[in-house]
Amino acid sequence: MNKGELTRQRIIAEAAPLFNQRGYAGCSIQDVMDATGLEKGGLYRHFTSKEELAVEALRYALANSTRTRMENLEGIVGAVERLRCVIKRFVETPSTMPGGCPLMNAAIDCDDGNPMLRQVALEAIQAWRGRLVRVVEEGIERGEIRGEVEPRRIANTIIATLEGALMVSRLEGNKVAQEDARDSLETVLEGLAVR
Amino acid sequence: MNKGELTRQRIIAEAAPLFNQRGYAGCSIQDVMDATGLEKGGLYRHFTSKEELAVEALRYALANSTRTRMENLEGIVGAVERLRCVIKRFVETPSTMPGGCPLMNAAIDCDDGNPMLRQVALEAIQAWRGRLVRVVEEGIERGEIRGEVEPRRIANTIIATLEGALMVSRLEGNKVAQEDARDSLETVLEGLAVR
DNA sequence: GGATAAAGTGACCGAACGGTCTCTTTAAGC
DNA sequence: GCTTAAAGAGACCGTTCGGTCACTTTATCC
Repeated sequence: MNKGELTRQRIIAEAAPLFNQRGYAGCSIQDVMDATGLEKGGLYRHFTSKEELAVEALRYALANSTRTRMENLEGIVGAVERLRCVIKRFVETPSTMPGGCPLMNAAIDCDDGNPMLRQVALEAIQAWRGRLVRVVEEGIERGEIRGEVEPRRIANTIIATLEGALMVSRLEGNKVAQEDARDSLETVLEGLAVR
Repeated sequence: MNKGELTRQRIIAEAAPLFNQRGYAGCSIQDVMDATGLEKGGLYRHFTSKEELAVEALRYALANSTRTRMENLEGIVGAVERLRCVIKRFVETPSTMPGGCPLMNAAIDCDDGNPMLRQVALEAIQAWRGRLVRVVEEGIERGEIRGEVEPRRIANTIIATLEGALMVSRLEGNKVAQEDARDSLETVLEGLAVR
């Protein structure tokens, strides 16, 4: 990788937490300049606009959090156990990206505006749900999960509960809401298994 | 109410949806001027700063959404039925305040910044949970809900799931996530009742 | 209805905004 | 090591930002 591309990647990596913490409107080019040590001309050589930079930063942040959430899941045996692991990780593992979940932040930040950011967030949520749906479907195929269970409903419930609980936890400054959510989701999971 | 106070209230009411949709940094004084038809001097007669205006607007938006969510609950008999009604309303009743749930928007908007807005959001979430906790506690006292149930856990779960699902639904532009969340919460509620 | 206080106007302030462009510095290919 | 293209610096652009203030207009009260 040549120097230009290297710098570009560094800018994205250093801008991502800023946009994630402050939002699109709340993070200025000056903030990115301060964080990267680059001057304005140096930045705009790699990105045509603030929006393009924000989109790349969001992609980076989303990839980052998705990785820590979903990696090494193949090692866990059993669909229910996999879902349990996803929930456990989400609650216990502190995000590497400062500012909370990039998906939720972006969703709230742009739900009435910026179509580009919106699209990226939309794809991310669909990808995440898709993976959870697959886990449930495989569980049904293997006879671990009851056939009447709707995979999409379970996936949406897990995502919604985890994300909502994270919002509450971050606001309150403790993990109580997240732990409560985990406990309730455990109960939901127990209801999935074949008796 | 004299003219000054009347104008102040009007400004708050018209600024609230703007801040709710665009966030604190994303909503300018010019936006509020356009919405209210007032000039800058007219606005700053009633508020010392943008922050004070935003705080009042948030209070207004929160009071607004809380009212539509929790009013007339006394008429419903049975704790579980009351919780069911809360969930049903949240999913079915479109928010009167454009831009989604003010609580979630504010929580995400200010979780890494503005302490004033943060405090208002924090109080709102605690008040909301307090009411749900009370409903569960009363249900236990009356023998409708099992004694082992933790009221706080149920309240946190309902809030987290509803808020998270709303986020997903708004991003996707349909109510699927909210309906899935409602169905799952129904199952959770069924598990509360005394057999 | 006239006096007086309250409400609203709009020009103005310095700072910060996103973005451009010329020029210097540095890396890359031979 | 020299050439040339890529990378970065930083002054500058017009606009918008939050906020102030002297002044005009409008309610309010006797």
